[in-house]
Amino acid sequence: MISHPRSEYRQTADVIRRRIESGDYSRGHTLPREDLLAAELGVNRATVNRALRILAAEGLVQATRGKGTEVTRLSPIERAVPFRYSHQARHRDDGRGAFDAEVAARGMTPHSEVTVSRASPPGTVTAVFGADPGAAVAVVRSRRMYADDVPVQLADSYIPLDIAGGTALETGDTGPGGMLSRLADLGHAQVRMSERVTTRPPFPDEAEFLNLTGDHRVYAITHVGWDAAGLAVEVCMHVMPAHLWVLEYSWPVD
Amino acid sequence: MISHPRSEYRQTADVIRRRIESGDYSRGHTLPREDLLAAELGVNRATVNRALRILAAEGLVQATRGKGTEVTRLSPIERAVPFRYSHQARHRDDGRGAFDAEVAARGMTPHSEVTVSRASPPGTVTAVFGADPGAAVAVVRSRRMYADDVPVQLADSYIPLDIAGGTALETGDTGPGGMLSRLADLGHAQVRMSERVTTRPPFPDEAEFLNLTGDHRVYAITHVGWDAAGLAVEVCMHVMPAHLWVLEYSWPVD
DNA sequence: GAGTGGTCTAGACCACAGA
DNA sequence: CTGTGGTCTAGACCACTCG
Repeated sequence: MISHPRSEYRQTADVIRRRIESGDYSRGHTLPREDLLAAELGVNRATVNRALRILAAEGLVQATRGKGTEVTRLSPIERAVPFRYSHQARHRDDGRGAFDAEVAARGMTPHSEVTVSRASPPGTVTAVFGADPGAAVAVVRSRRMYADDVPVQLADSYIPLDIAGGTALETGDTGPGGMLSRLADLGHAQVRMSERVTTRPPFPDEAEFLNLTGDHRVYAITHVGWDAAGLAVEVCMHVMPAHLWVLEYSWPVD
Repeated sequence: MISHPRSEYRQTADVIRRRIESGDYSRGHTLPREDLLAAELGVNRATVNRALRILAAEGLVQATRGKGTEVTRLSPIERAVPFRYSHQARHRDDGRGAFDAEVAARGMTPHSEVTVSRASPPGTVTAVFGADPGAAVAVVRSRRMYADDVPVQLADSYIPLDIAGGTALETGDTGPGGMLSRLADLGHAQVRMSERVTTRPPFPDEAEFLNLTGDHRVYAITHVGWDAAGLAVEVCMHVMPAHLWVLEYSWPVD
């Protein structure tokens, strides 16, 4: 099944996209009503609606029932890995995490909320912890992150209870150097990390928090940190709108 | 704009998805015609069509005008980085590249076609080569890759002409150890690599080759290799259907 | 209550696959 | 030529925002 570039709704999307990119409709501006656009472009409103769905899925606009369709293009945020976990980054500015620096680098104001609890990790996470009996229950650090008050990421960190229980990892603020340093203090310095990147539609709760539709895609990243003993000491599930992020990986050869 | 899970077309998609996952409709099987599904489920054909679009975008089915809608779920292929560029992987089996191993690991048969030419690289690539005057023209190695004859990846490698011109890099087969080893032979051993991962709808030519629609997403990965002198010696643009691949990155801490 | 997008239906016609 | 999905239209009603 091939993309048919000639269909009217695609052409309509192209017209509107060009108007946005040329500045006819600028950031924060509300587009004309769908029926007016339809009349102007000589197509049915359903066609305009379908065209706007494409642009919404690309993150160019955001439609709200009852209000209108607003231009929302944000320049994507860069997430540099493994730099964000490096010693250098951790001590760049104590107390601020990698996320804060990433958002600030884009000229936006970061903000995040942390919730700490204890729970049984989901299956994907227990699979990583393996047979470790101390990980049947984990300390969960859930973060909701914003850039200029726009929600841009969800992250749930799981640390086995027998490692994190009753430690500074169960407090809201993990202090200088963050979780990585606290785990090191506890004798679980991480020597190796991995990330598994996938893309999928958002789950309903994710869609609600991140303000997405089923047409959007999120990066679902499973981040794992291992200590010198080969034990998985932290698993973190990141979920972020794919159109808002660029992932940068860098490594030495061999 | 929130995902409204109650809309009929989403529920219809859920019903059909469940039938696929439960095996009612199995891999390679053709679904009932849209009008029959519509009649069975008590909705309009347009609703079924919209539901099938969702499943197609997820890579679960593939619709072909004139033929029908087929179940096509493939288990995703794992691309392990930086392992695929490591000395170990390069010598695992001489003559077979990382892609071949990745596909074989999924029990499928890899196949690829290479075209070698000379051309001016696109802007995104020249930006990486920077002011390097020897890179105004580059040797381009274009690969089209298949798993069980299904197209699964496009990759265009650019090497500055003053490095690759007239060398083994302009031949179809780069020999044992591949391009990396040939570049090393030429005095440009790579010491550092980076990848920049983004997600977007496919371009028309990509959609045609990879059999995608505008609802699909591809990973667009810019891979760069630097030699000891800090010169970018190879830039490769990978394009692959996002639902067919999982990206695995791994690195030592600090 | 008015404004605006989200969804659904019925009907029609087109484009492409395949006999 | 027939089968099947892709798209478009006209019209309708619903759901949510905001004054």
